[in-house]
Amino acid sequence: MQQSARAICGRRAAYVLDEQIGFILRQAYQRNSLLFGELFGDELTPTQWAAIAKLSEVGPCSQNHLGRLIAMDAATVKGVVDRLMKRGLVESAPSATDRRRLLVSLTAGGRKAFDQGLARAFEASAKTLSPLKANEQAVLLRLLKRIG
Amino acid sequence: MQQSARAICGRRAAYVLDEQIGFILRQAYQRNSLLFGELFGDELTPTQWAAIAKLSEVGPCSQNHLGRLIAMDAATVKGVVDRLMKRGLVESAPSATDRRRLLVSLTAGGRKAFDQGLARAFEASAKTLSPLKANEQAVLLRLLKRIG
DNA sequence: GCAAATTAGTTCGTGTACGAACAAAAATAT
DNA sequence: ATATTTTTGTTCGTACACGAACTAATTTGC
Repeated sequence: MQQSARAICGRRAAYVLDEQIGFILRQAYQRNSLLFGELFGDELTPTQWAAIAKLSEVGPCSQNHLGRLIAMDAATVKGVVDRLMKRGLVESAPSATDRRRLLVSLTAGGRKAFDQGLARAFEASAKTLSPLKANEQAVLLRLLKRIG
Repeated sequence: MQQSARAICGRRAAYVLDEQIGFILRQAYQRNSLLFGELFGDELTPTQWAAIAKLSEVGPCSQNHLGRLIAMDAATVKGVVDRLMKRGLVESAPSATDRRRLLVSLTAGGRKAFDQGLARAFEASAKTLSPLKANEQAVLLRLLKRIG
C-alpha cells in the first residue's frame, strides 16, 4: 500500500540527489574503499582482495567462473587476474578437460597474502560499519543483500 | 556490549566474502548503475546525471566545489565536466572575481536534459529499492547515509 | 553426426575513480 | 608588504567496470 511522495505531500516531490539510493551507495562504497586503502596501502585493492579471498574460499576455478563469483564481467576479471599474476599471487593454466578454460589458482605467495591480509580485511569491514550499532549493522547487511 | 564472532561461536570466524560490507556495497551499486543504464541508454551515466542534478539544485558553481558536492575528486570531476561540455549540456567560464576558478553551469540543453531525465532518475531509484517494502527502504537509506 | 547455439576468453573503446606532482592565483600571517 | 600556506585546476599513471565485437572450443538439438 505504498503511496507516492506526490500523494503524501500533495505536490511533485523534489529530486534531491543526496536522498537517492545510487548516490548514497556510491559514497558508502567510496568510504569503504578508502578505509581498505588505508589498511592495505598499495599491496592490494578491494577488487584484488575479493579475487584472492574467493579463490581461497572455493579453490582453483576458471577465470570467467571466478568473475561470476565476485560479480565482475569477463573483461574486468581478466585485468584483475593479469595484475595478480604479474605480482605472483595467482597463476593460471589451461584446463586439461576443456581447452577454452583457464584454471586460475592461488600461488604460495597468494595464500600468504591472504593469511596476512585477513585481519586487515576484517578491520576494513568493521571500520566501515563502525558508525552503526551491532544490530543496525546486521539490519543494513540484510537489506543491502536484498537489493544487490 | 558487542561480542566478537569468536566469542559467540567459540572459534575464529571464517572470512566469507559475500558477508563483507564492501563486497555487498559494490554489488548494490552495480545493480543501481545497471538499472540506470537501462533507463538512460547512452544518454547519461549515473555520474553525469549527478553533476547535472546538483547543478540544477544549486546553480552555477566552481568545478572543484561541484566535485565536493557530488563526492568526486578534482581529477574525476574534470573528466565528467569535459564530457558534459562536449555534449553541450554544461558550459564553463572563468570567474570574474577569482581567476583560478571555472564557473560551471547548465546550458539550455542541460536544463532540458534534467527535465527529461527526472522521471527516469526517480524510476531508477525506485527500481533499485523495489525488493524492499517502503519502511525497509527508509531504514536502508537512513543507515547507509550514516556510513557514507 | 552435424549444424546451431552457447560458453570461455580476448581486445578495444569509453567512462569513472583517485593519488601524485605541478602551476597559477588567492588568502594568511607576521 | 612580503613570505608562507592554501586553494583551484591540470596532467599523468594506474585500476576498476562494462558493452561490443571477435575467435576458439564445447554443448545442444535434431
